[in-house]
Amino acid sequence: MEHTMEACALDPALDVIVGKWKCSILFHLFHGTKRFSELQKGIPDITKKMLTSQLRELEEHDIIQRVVYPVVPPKVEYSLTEYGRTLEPVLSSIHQWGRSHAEHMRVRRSSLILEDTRQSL
Amino acid sequence: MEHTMEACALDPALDVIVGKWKCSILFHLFHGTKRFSELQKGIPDITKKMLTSQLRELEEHDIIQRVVYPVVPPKVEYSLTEYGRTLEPVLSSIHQWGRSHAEHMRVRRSSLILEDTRQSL
DNA sequence: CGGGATCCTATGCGATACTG
DNA sequence: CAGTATCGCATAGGATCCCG
Repeated sequence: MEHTMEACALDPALDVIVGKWKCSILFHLFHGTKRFSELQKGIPDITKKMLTSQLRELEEHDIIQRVVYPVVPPKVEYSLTEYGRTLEPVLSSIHQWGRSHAEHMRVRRSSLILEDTRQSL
Repeated sequence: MEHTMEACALDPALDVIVGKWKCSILFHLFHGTKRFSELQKGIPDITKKMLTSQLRELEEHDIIQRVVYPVVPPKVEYSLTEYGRTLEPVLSSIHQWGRSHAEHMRVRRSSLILEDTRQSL
């Protein structure tokens, strides 16, 4: 870390994955190519506008590919780029820490409540 | 990834490290205990308000410790908790990907510009 | 079906001033 | 020194409607 991490060289990477729905989208695309409507179904609370904008941002960063089939009705498929797959170990690392963190905070809250209880007795 | 990453279990972890100044603060604290004013000097553009609020959030997540010395003038020291240090491999992973991503996008932009130039000839 | 355009709200963040 | 309080702006994100 000493030598590798400058003042905030994290930001460029975080830009790529931060966004209210980006990791949900990535989660689905890691499981294979999906149509716009499939993503909508998989992420029920997202609006078309947000789905579109988040997909565009991921596309700009070369994480995903957008393929338009010139048919009617329109058909658009999204998939990870080969480069996008290099994100997997990073996301996996974040994800695993997040899981243990949730547990850590759960345990911590319990013990803090216990302390409070003891003090109020 | 298949088995480990749910819809968006990334968010709890991202909450911890996302924030305009958090990674800068963490960067400094990974190098050792720092006083409030030292952090301010190390991060010239941050305001007291933001420094305070970001430190408070990191503290709530048990990433950093705040130690107040009852002296005058006041002295407050911030340091990573032992638990906070478990973030290091994660941050390092994000950071490294971010560096290579910056390079990837630089190269990509060059080649896109080349294509444009060719088309306009 | 896969968007775009418009309008609106909520939050993050900054600037400034005050305080024990 | 290490904060807090107040104000205000900019951006992220949501709701709704329209379109080829």
